[in-house]
This record gives sequence, C-alpha cells and structure tokens, in this order.
Amino acid sequence: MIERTARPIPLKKNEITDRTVGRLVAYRRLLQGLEEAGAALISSKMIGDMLGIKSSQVRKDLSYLGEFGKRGVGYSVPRLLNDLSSILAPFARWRIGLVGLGRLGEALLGHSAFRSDDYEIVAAFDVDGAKIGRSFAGWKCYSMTGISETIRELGISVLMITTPAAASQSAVDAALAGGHIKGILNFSPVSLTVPQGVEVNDVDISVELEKLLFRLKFNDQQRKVSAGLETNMVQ
Amino acid sequence: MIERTARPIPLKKNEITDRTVGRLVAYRRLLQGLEEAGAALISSKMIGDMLGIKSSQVRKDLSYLGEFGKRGVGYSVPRLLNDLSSILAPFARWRIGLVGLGRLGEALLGHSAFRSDDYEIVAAFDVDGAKIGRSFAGWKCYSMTGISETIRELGISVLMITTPAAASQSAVDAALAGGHIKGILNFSPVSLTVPQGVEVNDVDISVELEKLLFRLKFNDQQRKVSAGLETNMVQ
DNA sequence: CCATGTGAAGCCTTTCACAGCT
DNA sequence: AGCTGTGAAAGGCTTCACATGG
Repeated sequence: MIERTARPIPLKKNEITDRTVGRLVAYRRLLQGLEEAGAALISSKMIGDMLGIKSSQVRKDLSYLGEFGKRGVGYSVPRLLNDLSSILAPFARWRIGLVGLGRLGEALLGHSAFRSDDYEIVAAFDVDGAKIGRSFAGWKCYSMTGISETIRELGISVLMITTPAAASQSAVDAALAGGHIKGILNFSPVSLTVPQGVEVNDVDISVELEKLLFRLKFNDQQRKVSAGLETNMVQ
Repeated sequence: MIERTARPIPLKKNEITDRTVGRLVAYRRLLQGLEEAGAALISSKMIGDMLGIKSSQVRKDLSYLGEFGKRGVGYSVPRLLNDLSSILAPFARWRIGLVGLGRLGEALLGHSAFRSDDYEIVAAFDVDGAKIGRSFAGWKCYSMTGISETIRELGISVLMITTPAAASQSAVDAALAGGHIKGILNFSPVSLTVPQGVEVNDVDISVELEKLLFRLKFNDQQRKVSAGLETNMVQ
C-alpha cells in the first residue's frame, strides 16, 4: 500500500461532522477500487450513484476539505484518493486493544476490515485464565488484571469493547485508570460512563437488526392497510 | 421469557423514524433489567440519565406511541416494558439467513445479542464446499447454489450479509431471485443494489472505527493548537 | 456546454418550556 | 410540588439551484 503523509486538517468550517467523515471513508474505499481499475477521472454524480448518495452531498462533503475538483471536468481519481487518505490519516498509527475475547472479539481480530495503515490491533484482553498467555489469530491475550499497565507499556490509546454487557463498565473502568485511553469503540449493548475527554462510539448490532425489522413490520402493515385487509386502529 | 403479543402499530404521527426505533430498543433493554431488579416506577429523567439521553427526548419518543406515563408520577416499569415489547414485536417471528460463514458470520451465529423472541437465525450459507452440510454453533450450512429455493423452503425473509466485499452483490442477487427476501442487514463494506421494496441497513464496522479515530485526531489537533504547539494552516 | 463549489431553502431531529394532570 | 405530553424554537443535515470557471 502507498504511504500517505498525515497533515493537520485544514477545515473550512469549524466542525466536520461524524456523518461526513463516514462518507469520506466510503469515498476513499470506492476510489481505491477505481484507482486499481485504472480510472483517471470521476464526477460527483458517478460517486454518488455508486454509493447511493446525491451528487450534491458528495460535493458538499468534499468542499469542507478544500477544492479538489475541476469545473466542467470532475475529480482526478489518484489526486482525490491521495487527498482523502492524507486527511483521514492519523498523526501516528493508532494502537488498539481489544477487550473481551469472545466470539465477536475473536472475529474482529481476524476481520479483513481491520487491516489498515491508519491503525493496528496490538493486543487482546480477557478474564478467562484459559485464554491468557495464548495467542488468537496471531494476537496475544493479556490478563485484565493490570490492564492499565499493559496499556501503557504497549502504547495503546484506543479500545474495542466486546465484553458481555454485565462486564463492560468495570472492564472500561479498569482500563481507563491510567489515563492513556482516548477513545472506545463499544460493541457491548450498554451505555458506558467514561471520564470527560474520552470519546465513545457505540456499535449496537442487535439495535441495527431491530431497526431493520421494524421498518419491515411497518412496510407489511402499510401494505395490509392499503389493501384493506386490516385496520390501523388503536387496540 | 414472557410472551408478548404483536399488534398493529398505533402511530400518532405518520412516520416513526429509525433513530426513534433505535432508542425504543434501548429503552426496552434497560426496562428488562429494571423489571428483573424489581423496580416499579421510572421517570423519563432516570431513563435518560442511564442512557446518556435528554429526558425530553425520552418523552418525545414515547409520545409517538401513546400515553404511557402518569403526570407527576412517571412510568410503570412492567407496563412500559410490556407496551414497548408489543410495539416492537413482529407479526410473526422473523426467520433470518446468514450469508457468508467467515469469522464474522460465525461470531454472529453464536452472539448473545441474537437471542430474541422477535427473530431467529435459521440457516447459514457459504460457497466453501468444506463448510456446506456441516453445522456451525448449531446451525447448518447450506450451499449458495440454489439459495433462493432454500430460502423459500425455510421461510427466510431477512438476510444478514457477512461475505467478503467482492462476493456480496452476486450473493445478494442470487438470494433475492425468488422474491422472498424483504430486508438485509449488510455487514460487508459495499453499497448493495437491491430491487425496489427491499430494505437494507448497512453496518460498516471499519467506518465506525474510522469515525471514532477522526474525532480523536481532531481532538488532538485542537489541543495542540490551543496550546500553541502547532498551527492550523492549510499546507 | 459540463461539472464543481456554495449560499440559501427545505427538511428532519432535538431541545426548550410550559400547560395539564396526579 | 412533581413529571408527563407537546407545541414551538433551535439546531443540524441534505438538497436545490445557480454562479463560476474550465
């Protein structure tokens, strides 16, 4: 993979939103494929169509970061990819610890989505004595006892939490004790309490499934109501 | 677990948003814990504090579905739990197929978040001949060949996609051929194209991680800038 | 003539603030 | 007095539409 240099984020607005960042990551991924395929130019319309987004949204997102396109022409694929990569690149490669070596944790260790120049998982943690000291998919499992020291020693500043709900808060409390953790990606279905200044991003898989299922239920009902098969009255 | 009856959704507004549904699921989960702990009453303020949400947001969400509380008192925990459960309950238990038995797929099969009265995973699918016919965490793996027939036979109407990016679209095309699939929870990092009427919810784990990391980078930069160690100029 | 970059409009979500009931 | 339910205000995000430049 080509090395890109990190640089300060030259924002035109004071704040760039999470939603925009999510799309920037998607643009980068799309452009990586296009570059490999040898594409030289791309328009905001094409990007939007491939990702299911309006072209104006693509242009707005990119405009927060500078002027990358040529009017009447479009964007240079390699140039835009390079600019997006350097904007998204960290100052130094993030070192991530995974807390909770259950099924999900183990799956994330080996997940292809977690191969990146921007970050690397450097260790896993679990309470299970049978796992401690062993390696999983190439990563060593450390004890939860002394986790904050291990975090300091290994230079970890980000955690992924895949512990069972009941264990998550106490695991986080122990891990944050040393003050080295800056951010948490939380897969456990609880709302974590953390000190001021620590960022948390929740990824709640069962909530995402339920959101989908509710839309489906609502669709079904609409279909039935409009077909006159059922009424929509309060019971 | 107590059986709750599904009922038509008696909406006060014409449309209930995804965001609200996500929070309703979180409220239900919280109330399950509270009920087990024997709590009888709860206020919107308490719910909000426990989930990191404003009390007005909690009341607004609940108000879309009816009037469940008593002014001056709060909400009855068992009553609210029951109402939320019946609102979220499907007409019939959703039958889900998992497509792609890699690490992530296998982790989801056994994931505790996927034990629910609302849905059940009934089968897994993969292209790997070594996996087909075998059982994984109790679920049988079927071939991708003939997937649309298997979907019909097993009464599957929802898919979870955990295939590698390059395989996802063709797997989805094959699976949707019979017209039985109504919704897809897509874990693969691609934007899927589906026929009109099929709902897709994307869960992009690496995007979620990158969103967190970008916030951290931005925080770092802000700290440096305000400490006068670095400027924020465009390169 | 084509596609970007961007104010302004439109839409959606959250928060406020208070009337209304217990 | 306390807490819900809810219009209205505020805030945030997306889309429009067009001036701008190639």
